[in-house]
Amino acid sequence: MNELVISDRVLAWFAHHGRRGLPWQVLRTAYRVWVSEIMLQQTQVQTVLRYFPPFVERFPNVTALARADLDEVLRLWSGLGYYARARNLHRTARILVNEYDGNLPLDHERLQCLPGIGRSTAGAILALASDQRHPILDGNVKRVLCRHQAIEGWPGHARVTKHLWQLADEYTPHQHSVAEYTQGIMDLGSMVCTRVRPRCGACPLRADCRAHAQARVNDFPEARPRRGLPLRRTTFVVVRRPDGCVLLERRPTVGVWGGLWSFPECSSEKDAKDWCLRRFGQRPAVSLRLPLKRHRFSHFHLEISPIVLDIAAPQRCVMEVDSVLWYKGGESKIGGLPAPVAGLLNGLLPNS
DNA sequence: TAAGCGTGGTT
DNA sequence: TAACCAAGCTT
Repeated sequence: MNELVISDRVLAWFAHHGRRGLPWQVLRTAYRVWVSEIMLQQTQVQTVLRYFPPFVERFPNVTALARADLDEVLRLWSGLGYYARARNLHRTARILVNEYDGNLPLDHERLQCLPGIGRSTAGAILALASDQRHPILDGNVKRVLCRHQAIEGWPGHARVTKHLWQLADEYTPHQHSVAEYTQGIMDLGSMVCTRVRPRCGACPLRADCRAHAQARVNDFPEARPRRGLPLRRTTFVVVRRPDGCVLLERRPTVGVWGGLWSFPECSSEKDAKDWCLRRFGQRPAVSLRLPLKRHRFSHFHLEISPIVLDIAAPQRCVMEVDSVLWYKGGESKIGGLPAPVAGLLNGLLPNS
């Protein structure tokens, strides 16, 4: 088997050990492959399995997605993270309806012009849904290539990335079975050529793997250069009315949790009380400090001080003004909530 | 070019 | 625990 070219060895391995039966593999339309590829960006399969079925059930095709409100799309995306993906998915669906008769263009250049679709996602859509010959380069493929060719340097470095794309292209079969090879090389990376303790004994590429030959499998791929993560502190102001409704506001599109609903933020507890006084003309009757919550983001740590301000003035139960609303669990068609905000709400709302 | 973008799994 | 990473893309 080792005299076979790489793609044939991957295909043979895939035929016996490949991963099958994932929801986007069973009913493999271009739309479902697209949605799954977007969800799978920087996100593990196990996580996507919880989000993909409800999403495609509510939005079974491009038209359904394009017709929906962005808020509803974000609601089904809540907790998945990287919310720009959801905004781009929605925006692209509307472009497809307006310019492509509701279909994804099965064209490498045109796909990459659509929001949220880069080179790898375009390649994956075309390879998996259309069997066209285009390489992909995700984390799994990078790891396989880095080890097989003993590539030095961090894969995120531009020079290394360029090299990896070249290799990914060379490894892709020219004549047939591009879809299966693409699935196979990813499965190989996720099931055999794993980040820690790879199962080299089960690898069809072991015979000519340079990292294995040098007994340096653990040296590849090189880790990202380290930086200390800065700590940001913020205060979540939970303004609560006597009926239990809390004030939420839509966050700006840019920045963390863009376009999602969250609590107003202040720089300190004192600022929060001053802000409450200015906004509602009263000092809160009760102020309750909740435990600090630390959150880890890719580029910083966030320390949240949640403070609950109970105000006395009765106001209309449902106030929806563009980007501000009083929220009481359940009945409202609330848009997307960041996971930490959803967690806080669960502990605060009376009927949840 | 490199920083910014979320959350959960793993060690 | 804290660091690292995951079916990357955008600006």
